[in-house]
Amino acid sequence: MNGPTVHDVAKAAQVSLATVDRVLNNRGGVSKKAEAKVKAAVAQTGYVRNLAAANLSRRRVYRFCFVVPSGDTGFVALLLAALERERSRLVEEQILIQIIPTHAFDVAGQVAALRDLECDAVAIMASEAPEVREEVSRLRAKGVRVVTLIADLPQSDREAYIGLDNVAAGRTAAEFMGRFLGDSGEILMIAGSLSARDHTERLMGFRQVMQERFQHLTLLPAVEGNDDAEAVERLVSEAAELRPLVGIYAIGAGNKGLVRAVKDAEAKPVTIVHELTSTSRQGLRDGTIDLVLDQDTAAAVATAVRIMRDLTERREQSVDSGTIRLNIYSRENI
Amino acid sequence: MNGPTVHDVAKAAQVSLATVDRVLNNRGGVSKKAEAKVKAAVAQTGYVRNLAAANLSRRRVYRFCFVVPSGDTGFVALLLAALERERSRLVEEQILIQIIPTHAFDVAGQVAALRDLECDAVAIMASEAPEVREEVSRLRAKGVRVVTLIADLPQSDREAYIGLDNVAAGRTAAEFMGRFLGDSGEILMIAGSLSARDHTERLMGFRQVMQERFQHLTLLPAVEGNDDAEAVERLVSEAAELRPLVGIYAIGAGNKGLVRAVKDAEAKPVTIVHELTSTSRQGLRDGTIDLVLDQDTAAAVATAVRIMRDLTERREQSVDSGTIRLNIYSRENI
DNA sequence: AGATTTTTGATTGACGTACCTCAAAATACT
DNA sequence: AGTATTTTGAGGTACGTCAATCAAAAATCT
Repeated sequence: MNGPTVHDVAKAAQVSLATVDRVLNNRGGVSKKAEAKVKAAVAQTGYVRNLAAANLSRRRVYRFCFVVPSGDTGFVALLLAALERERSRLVEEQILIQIIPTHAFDVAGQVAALRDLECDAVAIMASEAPEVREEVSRLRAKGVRVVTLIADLPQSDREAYIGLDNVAAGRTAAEFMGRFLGDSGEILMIAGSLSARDHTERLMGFRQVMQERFQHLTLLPAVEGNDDAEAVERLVSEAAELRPLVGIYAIGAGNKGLVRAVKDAEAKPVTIVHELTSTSRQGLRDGTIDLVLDQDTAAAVATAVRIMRDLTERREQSVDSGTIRLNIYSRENI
Repeated sequence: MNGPTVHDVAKAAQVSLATVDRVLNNRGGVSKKAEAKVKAAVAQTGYVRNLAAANLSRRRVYRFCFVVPSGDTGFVALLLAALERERSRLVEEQILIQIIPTHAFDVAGQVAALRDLECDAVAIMASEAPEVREEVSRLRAKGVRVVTLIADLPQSDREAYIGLDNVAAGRTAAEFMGRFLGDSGEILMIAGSLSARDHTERLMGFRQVMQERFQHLTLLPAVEGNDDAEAVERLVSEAAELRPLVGIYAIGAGNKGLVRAVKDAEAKPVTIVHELTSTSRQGLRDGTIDLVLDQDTAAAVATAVRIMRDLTERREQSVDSGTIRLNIYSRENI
């Protein structure tokens, strides 16, 4: 009924249990002949290690940290909620998740959070600053596995990035914008910050496709909304007063302000935003927002945990990529 | 370092290990007072059962069957591939997955496959026929947990459905079709079979939104392609010869034929199809297909396994729904 | 050949939970 | 009161793997 165990393998290979163990957990000190015999026996019996027993025996407890910006609205709130949900599920599997909140643009605070971290692996969502990169290197040197989450830190010693392909996201936004808009007109792009890599990458992708395929549409210079609703509202209103906008691509947070501004506008522009929050969901429903590009926070957290466990378990790099699927939401499929 | 165990709970509750065990696994025969003490101790110590140890101890082996149509191309091939991938991953967790291939419209064969199934739970993708529903009831009576996959069996004793909300899928298709098409014109809808519920539901959703929001577009009567490339090609070519088509919504399989026909058409219609296969992916790339609505096979399999385990583990019904997210693919985000 | 090193076998004790038995204690009933 | 019933305690075994020890055997070297 039950699958073969190490004992069965030992019997089949005609070696002792100890030798099987040495081969299976490559502890060394085994002749090539014996190793071959064991491997053949494994193949022949179809032995697969019982994960439950293995975990139990080595009483492995995985300690993972998530260093992420705090916040009680918008995307980070969703991310934190997903983390909390995942956390309670993972306790049973002996995976302990610690959430270390930081502030969005506070580099010093982020560095401090990374200092003296006691865990097997960290997932970091932080600013792209040299100080942070340095801290990543220190962690790696201490043997902590490091991945980045949502916002990547290229040129750093991080071992994986879990998040969107932001260029592709921007390209996708442009494609739908172009297809929704038959006539020519002017499009406003609002980023949160023009020095945040994920935002500039989205902008870049958006510009690329607009230039390649939709040259009848004109792109206004990108503006910075600082992820702030008030600022976004002001920027959009001002832009819409000067000239009719046919489209808006909002890259960062602050969609509450965007929705207000769009509702006040004379002609309703095609509006594409990022992240499915309660605001953007409501916007989709009442028609203010036409499309939401979303990265699934639950998927991001789950993927991060999986990759962190892979990295902690094996020495080698985790094989699978951490690219999160870009979810596209319209009025009909929320 | 490590979390509290049952021993710690017993100590904290000042009862014996046996009593703790009786409460935790509700074996009965425990006074209310003792039960309260144990529960308080659990809360106080923060005890969480060690899943690995539990599984090991009860040497639980989950045996799950997947009864699905065979096929080496298109969607079912993707599904089978996803199943194979998942299977090898799950062996370590003592979850054995058996795949029982049937033929797409062969009700007798499907019934035969369901007969005398030896497992804890089955996931079924089969025809909506009374004979199949009956077989589901028999399985349930035997204590086998039953879920449906991709194609639901409403009015049956199945306990969960894992797959798309097909009405919403149709509605989404219509929304994008409408937004992509500014001018009026005629739209062709090709289903695989008009007696397959998933297909008719998609049609229904599509029709709803077209009527609600895009009345300038005309829907031709839906035709049946029987999931066959040759038939689909013929139908599309014939329809396109009679009148210019501005849009095509292909609901079933046979996209190879669709792509050929669209390439031959004089004016390129907006083409929306289901399922991301190599054909539809290629169609997106070369511009023949404008949008692909996809249900992620990997997600479907993973969700099915999770729900089946939930059902097998607990007596109660699994809480979480099996609705699979509808993925939208365009040229830029494949 | 003898000495040294490498390889092997046999055995043991965790890990934390599930599940079982048997007797003792506490409670309820007549 | 005594008897019947329920509740509790104590203890043990098993699950399959990991990790370690120690001695025996085999292979290698001088």
